[in-house]
Amino acid sequence: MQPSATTGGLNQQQIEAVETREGPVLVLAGAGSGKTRVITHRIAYLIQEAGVRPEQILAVTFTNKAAGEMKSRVVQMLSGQRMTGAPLLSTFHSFCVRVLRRDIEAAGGGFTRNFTIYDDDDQARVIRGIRKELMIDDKSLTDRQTLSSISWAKSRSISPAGYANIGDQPSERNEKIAQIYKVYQEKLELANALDFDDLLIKTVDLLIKAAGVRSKYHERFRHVMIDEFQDTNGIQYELARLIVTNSTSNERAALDEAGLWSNRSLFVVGDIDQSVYSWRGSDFNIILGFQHDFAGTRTIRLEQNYRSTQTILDAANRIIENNSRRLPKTLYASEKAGQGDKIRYYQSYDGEGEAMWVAERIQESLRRSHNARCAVLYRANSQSRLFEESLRRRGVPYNIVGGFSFYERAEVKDLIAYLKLSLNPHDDIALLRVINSPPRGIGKTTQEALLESQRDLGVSLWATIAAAVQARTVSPRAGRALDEFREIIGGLARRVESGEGVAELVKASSIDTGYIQALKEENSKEAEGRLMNIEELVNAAAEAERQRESLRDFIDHAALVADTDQYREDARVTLMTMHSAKGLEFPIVFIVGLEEGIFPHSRAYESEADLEEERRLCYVAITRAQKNLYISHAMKRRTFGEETAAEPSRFLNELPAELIEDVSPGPSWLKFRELPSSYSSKPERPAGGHTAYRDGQSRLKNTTNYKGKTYNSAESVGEFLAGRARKVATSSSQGQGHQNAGDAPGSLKVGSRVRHERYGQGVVLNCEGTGDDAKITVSFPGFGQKKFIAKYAGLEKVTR
DNA sequence: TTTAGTACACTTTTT
DNA sequence: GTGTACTAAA
Repeated sequence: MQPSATTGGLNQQQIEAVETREGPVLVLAGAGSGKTRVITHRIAYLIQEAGVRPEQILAVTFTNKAAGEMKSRVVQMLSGQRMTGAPLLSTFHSFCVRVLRRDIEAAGGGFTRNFTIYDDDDQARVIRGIRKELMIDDKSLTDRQTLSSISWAKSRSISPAGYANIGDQPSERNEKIAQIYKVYQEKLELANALDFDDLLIKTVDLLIKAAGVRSKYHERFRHVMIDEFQDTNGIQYELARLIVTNSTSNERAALDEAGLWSNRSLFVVGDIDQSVYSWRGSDFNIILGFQHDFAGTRTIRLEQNYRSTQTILDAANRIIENNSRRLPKTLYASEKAGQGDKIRYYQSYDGEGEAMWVAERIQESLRRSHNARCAVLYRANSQSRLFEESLRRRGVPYNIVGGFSFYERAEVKDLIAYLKLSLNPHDDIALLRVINSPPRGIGKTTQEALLESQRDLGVSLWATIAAAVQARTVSPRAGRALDEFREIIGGLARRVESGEGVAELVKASSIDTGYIQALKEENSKEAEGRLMNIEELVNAAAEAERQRESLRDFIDHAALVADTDQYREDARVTLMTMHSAKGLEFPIVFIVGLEEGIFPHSRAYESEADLEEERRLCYVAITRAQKNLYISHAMKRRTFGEETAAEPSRFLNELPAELIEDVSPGPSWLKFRELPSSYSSKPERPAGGHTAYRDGQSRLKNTTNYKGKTYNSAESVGEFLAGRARKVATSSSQGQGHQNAGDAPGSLKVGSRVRHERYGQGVVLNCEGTGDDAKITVSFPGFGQKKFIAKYAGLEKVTR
């Protein structure tokens, strides 16, 4: 037996984190600093050495995948140990489902524990229905936009009425959204359905209203841990706080109660620089406020990186330095990792060329090493296609995460809808989904009539159908068809009640409903694929049954699995978005499509905060790499079939040349960037017409038609620095100790404009020291960052 | 009522 | 290039 099974191989800070048994603990953990290790070790430590009962531990993650991985690691660490219970490792959402399935009725309100979960597809259908009903056909207001507005409002506890009054003046748009929002909530309640936001909101609601339930969880979970804490939103934080403090007031005084922290802890681990989900309501200010919210918080920093080479970390550090809203931190490579290879950069003529290059490099790496693992990371799922094609052409097997997941396939969703109905017939969305699939004579007219009378009755569609059949308000033929449908659902419900197994029930949902029959008769290749998917679903059900899951569990699982959960660790080549890659690591990483508008995404242009989030995403992507990092971009790209010139991403410009090896054939944008030239004090942007890039000479003559601000225009850099200066001032007054860049009094200040005889106008990014010997870093549009010693540089101050 | 064909809008990231 | 929504014909 080792001296300490639970802290062996950990560094000082990690050990401190693991061994802190009580109180609020905030771990600021950089990428690759052994975050997961710390959490798993701490769980093991609490159980083995602090005498904590396993079931008193709750560890929350953001993906099922992370929870599963943590679970298996903990099990491994505790193997041989006789355990009375097991720690609960789960996502926020599945934790909430668990709580609500038990106790939702205690919250009052119309929901029963038999509720259905609506995923975003279901949500979109609800919205579509409402828009039809309210006759809102505004093309500038898409379902998705409406949905995200509603979600935004919900996660901030804004009611429909409140939403209408949001903003400075009443807007027609907001009123429309508010109107849809109101009906949306009514529809969900009628259907006994909760969407993802509701799962969290209802749980918080329950814990606030039902003191008994709250105490129960407070007593049970004495040690709560939250992974990826920077991704928590206000409601999730509230949830954790309710469980830990058992208090509904946010008063700090309540937390100081004697004995609260005795044999109790709240242990959160996060990294502001990896906060990339603000669009989903997450708010990294929660991390910043944690110490304030919880008196006596112990803060531990992990900056030692165990994953990547120094080159990769340098790149990551340099990128993230450009953000103003952060707690400064620098990652250090372990000695073992060393400096490593330079980052390889490739500029291709078009998107296809980029994909071919990537596929070639992957094939090369796989040949060279038998256990090489590569990842291709892109900003948006739609970028995957080209890479899939190029890899397929070369016969390289790959695993793709995201896009169309198994549980999103129509036939799978159909069968699940049948099963949902057998448990909760009032689920209108499920009912509409399958009422006529396979076709059974309940067409548009009948459905429309049903929806019409539903409006008068104000009950679920299921109840409406019963009433319609009874009152004979539909044609006899439709009536017979509806009866048949009711019989199908009723039959399934009886099977459920008689306790049949999950696999048996899934089979029944495909046979009794005529679904399989219809597909077989279709006799097409497509139908064959669907049949195979159904078979796959039955297999999944059999597996669930083996795990002693109920039908309910099985359906919940189908609703809550994320795309990231498709990730297979053993795959040699993985294609996925940068978001999905968070928390993972690969020896070889390709970051592709480094182009303005794609990455950073054009939607982020509107605000500096959004751009910083893109930059954090870039930081996340870079830090996934262990040994080799490849970055690439194309000069033109087809979108829809339309060819468009692409401008290199600003993030490329933020990488220092000494970390990069340019492997592009011929002249590249990067070489141009580094090229000292005196022909322009008002440099041309190299990103103009793509044709210019076929040879260097015409490129140099090429002038850009680019207008407006760019990332490295003097204006935007100046603006950015002004923002940073503000931030620095406020954070240091709060004692957060940002190392301020020393200003040379009276001479050059950070943010001031200077002219260089060679590079033209630029903006001072950093000053080290003062006077003539000061080291000055300047960013020049089109040339990147340059460092000078003040007295030799001959910089001329520019005043506007 | 069903189905086949055509126009069209759309592309961030996800529990 | 792709999935969905609408329209016309069987």
